[in-house]
Amino acid sequence: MAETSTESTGIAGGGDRLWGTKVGDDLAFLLARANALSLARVNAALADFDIKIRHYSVLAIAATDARPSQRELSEFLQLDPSQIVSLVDYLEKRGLVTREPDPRDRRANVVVATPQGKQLAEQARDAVKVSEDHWFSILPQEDAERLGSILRTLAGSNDLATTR
Amino acid sequence: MAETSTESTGIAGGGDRLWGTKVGDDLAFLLARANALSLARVNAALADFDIKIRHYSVLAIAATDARPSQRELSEFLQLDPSQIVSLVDYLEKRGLVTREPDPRDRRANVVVATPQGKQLAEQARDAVKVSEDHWFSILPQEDAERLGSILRTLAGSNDLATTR
DNA sequence: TATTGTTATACTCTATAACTATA
DNA sequence: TATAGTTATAGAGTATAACAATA
Repeated sequence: MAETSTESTGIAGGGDRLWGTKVGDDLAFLLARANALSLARVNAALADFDIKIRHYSVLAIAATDARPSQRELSEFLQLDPSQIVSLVDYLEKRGLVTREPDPRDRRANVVVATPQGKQLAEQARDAVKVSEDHWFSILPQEDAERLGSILRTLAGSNDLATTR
Repeated sequence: MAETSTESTGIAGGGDRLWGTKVGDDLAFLLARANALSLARVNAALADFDIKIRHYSVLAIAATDARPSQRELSEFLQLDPSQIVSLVDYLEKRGLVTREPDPRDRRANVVVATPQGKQLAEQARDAVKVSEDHWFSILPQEDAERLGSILRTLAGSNDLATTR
């Protein structure tokens, strides 16, 4: 008795009742929540490989033929250059990537995946994909595709002009 | 010269070239990026009120007639109970919310907004909405609506069964 | 015995500034 | 003078465990 009008649904917890609140309509809120769930899933899928989402992002790009500099990674991933340093350090220690000097600019390092790095990147990508597909499977196929294109539009709109 | 094949577009930075990478197709990645941009905007909009997104969430719910317990807030906002404590502490010190004892369970506190709290919640909500609308206006109206319903589906799917 | 709110603590993430070597 | 990478450091955010009061 004397429960706060909350029913033990076992999974979603007692906060259900609050979905009726205005906050539940807020796109920023929904985005944050969806992202938190997504993040948890992806990191769980990557745990087997002892990396997290950020390492994975760096590794995945390094595994292409893009040959990104650390600066480019920093800009693309919206991370501080110093964060890239520690990510690359970690991946390099594990023998998954190497830093190669850029012949065109001796200040710059180009980050490239080793064969093992490429292999792990593929495995990790598969694991992430399985996990994601499972989650997004609760959406109609059409919605999943639409979501991608919508997010790409939003994610690509870097006009910070209005933010600052 | 000797630039790393990067063009100074002035805004988006040198990472543009990497959009071609597989990572750019990853829904989790896009979600994370869109969320980061959204977060920056919302927090910027809230800076005038000296609160951040988390305070706002708590305040906005406290400003309804839902009369949530801290536990409910913790579950709904997916934050640790101890985090709710400090958020409520801050809001309470500013006279925006009060902790009222729940007559049905003397262990529990119910968080309710004061009149000033309600007023600030409204102002903050307006500011957030303006900022959001501005951002989402780059989307076709139909997409903005669709995004809301898709995110609601995703955000509501708490079946952590597959995650843990 | 279990739960609510609280405190304390440690760990991760993020942001900033300063330094070096190159440009 | 400006830029790429690095280092150090401090702050914010997050997670965990333990405790008192109550159920």
